[in-house]
Amino acid sequence: MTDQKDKSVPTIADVARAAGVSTATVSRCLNAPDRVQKATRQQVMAAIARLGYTPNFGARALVARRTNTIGAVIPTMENAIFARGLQAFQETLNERGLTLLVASSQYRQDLEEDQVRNLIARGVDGLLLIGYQRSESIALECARRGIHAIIAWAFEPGRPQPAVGFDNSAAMAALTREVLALGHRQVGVISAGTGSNDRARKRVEGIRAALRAAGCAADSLHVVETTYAIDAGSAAFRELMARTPRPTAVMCGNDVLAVGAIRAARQMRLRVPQDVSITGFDDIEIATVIDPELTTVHVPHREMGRRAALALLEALETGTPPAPVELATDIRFRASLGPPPPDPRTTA
Amino acid sequence: MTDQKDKSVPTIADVARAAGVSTATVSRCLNAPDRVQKATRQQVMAAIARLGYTPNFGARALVARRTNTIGAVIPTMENAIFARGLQAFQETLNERGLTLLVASSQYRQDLEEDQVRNLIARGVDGLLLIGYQRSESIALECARRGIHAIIAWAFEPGRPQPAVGFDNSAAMAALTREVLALGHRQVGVISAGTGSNDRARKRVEGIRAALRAAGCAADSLHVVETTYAIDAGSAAFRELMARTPRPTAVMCGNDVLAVGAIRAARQMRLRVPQDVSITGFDDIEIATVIDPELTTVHVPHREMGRRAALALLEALETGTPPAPVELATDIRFRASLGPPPPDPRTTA
DNA sequence: TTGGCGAGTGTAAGCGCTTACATATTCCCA
DNA sequence: TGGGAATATGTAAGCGCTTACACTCGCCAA
Repeated sequence: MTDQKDKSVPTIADVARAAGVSTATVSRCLNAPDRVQKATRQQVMAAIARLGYTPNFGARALVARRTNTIGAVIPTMENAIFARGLQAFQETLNERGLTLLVASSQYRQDLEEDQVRNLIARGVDGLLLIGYQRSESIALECARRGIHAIIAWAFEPGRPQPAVGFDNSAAMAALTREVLALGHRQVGVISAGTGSNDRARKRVEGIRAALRAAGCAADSLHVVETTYAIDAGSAAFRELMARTPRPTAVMCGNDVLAVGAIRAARQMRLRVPQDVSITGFDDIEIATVIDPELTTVHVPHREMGRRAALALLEALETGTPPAPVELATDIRFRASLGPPPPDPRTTA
Repeated sequence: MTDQKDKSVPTIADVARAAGVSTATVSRCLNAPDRVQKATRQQVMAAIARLGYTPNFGARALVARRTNTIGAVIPTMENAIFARGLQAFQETLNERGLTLLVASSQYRQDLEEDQVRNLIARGVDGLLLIGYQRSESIALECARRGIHAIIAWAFEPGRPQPAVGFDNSAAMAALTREVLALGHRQVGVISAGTGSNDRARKRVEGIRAALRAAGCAADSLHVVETTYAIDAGSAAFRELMARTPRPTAVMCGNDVLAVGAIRAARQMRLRVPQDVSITGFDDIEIATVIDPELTTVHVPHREMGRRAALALLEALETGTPPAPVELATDIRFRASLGPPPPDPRTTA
């Protein structure tokens, strides 16, 4: 089938023949133009253009042992959480002549591992990964091949791995303190599954830590784990509202869940924040589009992407792993967070 | 730097030696396991596992002339428009053992062309492209290499190119008729740049056609072109509201713009739909999260992605380009669309 | 004049893999 | 019991490219 391929895709040998030079000269024109005389080079370039020649990437990678390609494995492309940071990552890479290959793991550790292997087999020179949690065989494999892997969207003090991120636990603890300061004592939490998602786990830990520090009883915290989707956020919110005592504030593991919670509140005719407060995490665009606008933890996505790219670039050049970088987050106070209702109606 | 690479990345020869067989047998274990005896295979597999061997993708592609990889170039990853369809596309591909490589073009034709060439050089077996509009050299190049390219997110009757999409113009015309039926006569439009985006252009054309069919004067249509972003939608909405006569309905080229428009309306203390109606296109998740919920054209994203994958798969197998497929869209009536205000206040 | 040098170019050896073909082994039936 | 088919495995060519090394040539200092 489609055997017209046969002779119509030009190789470097075709170009060499057409230009009356050797394949080495053609190769040099492409990779080190200043090492060939101008007249020769022009002839070669003309032949390349005439034939529509494109170097075969696989062959090139096979011998050059460098692909100028970076791989990234993100949990999902379906929501905007990683989009902006990844965009900045890609832009910075492109400026330096590198290409980005993206794969998604659907928040599944086994799939992430597959995708990483796949990218490595494709010869990526470096890797961007989300969070710390993964089988350690991946790190071993990278080390063996001399591939630098950098972690983003997370930073845990004391961890030696190269990372450009923020302290999920501390950021969420800070937000929790604000919630408590307003007088809330019954706090509900909607989180992504904490089993295989260390960012989600750290965020919940941050909430627990802040509650503990404030002397709140552990049983005043209601946690619902669910998947990262708007509908899931809505369902989880309903579940929390059915509990006794009913939470006066619902803190969500990210903005997507929070938006689902707000929608559910609207459908339940609960006023936000008069009847119940809702908070998010990430500060993606949707946070200022929803009514009421969402109080959330702002994450410097673009800066994170850019700095992760720079760190990786540097690692590639120097051969030494970059030092971890902690980025600051801050809280964006918007309408969805307020004091608890005066009558605490602790029973639904 | 990192020259530990040297002997520590195992090749097929290392595996062969470790298992006491030839490289051909190792290769067969991987590519046609039933052509080697069970005992031999087990030894080979054990050696592979012990050494942590991964076939080098470039070398494999070089000789096999097939990569089992499909490339997709989408305009942007930043918003959710393409996310769901692409996800379905990928899932269907994965089920069949193919890998997806995604690149983004930022809605720029020159970048799209670069990305396509890049993907082709990487040896993709097939391509998913958005919309019809691009330099024809791309089609030529694909034909020469026997690469099947399939168009999605658009379907134009009479066009021969393989496509799985919907009729942007007809869909928008249908929505426009509903707007007109409610009594609106002053219609504003917020569109993405129509210069290099044929879907955006067709949508605006659909609106014009419906207005013309209803006997509306051409000057009752106010079009603002902007970029695909929530903020841009907000700004464009403000601009439209400043015009005289002021539109009673604002039709947006997609949901992202519409959401920006709704936010701007809220900030301007305009009630939607009592003071002004707003419609979208795409029916992404945000449409049911915004308040008021958005009346929009529902696009079967997942089905489109799945069917595009199936069409491509079939093309790969049979070698013949698949016939174009038109998918139906329908209108989701929600709160953002209502009759025009009784007092038309045609002046701001 | 001669030797040496540098610049420009060519020759050819692989990179890691698949696969056509050759070879070895087994098994069945005449 | 022998011949040939069927099965299992090995040998080696070559995919398209880069690059070490060899070669040629013109130039200048000795």
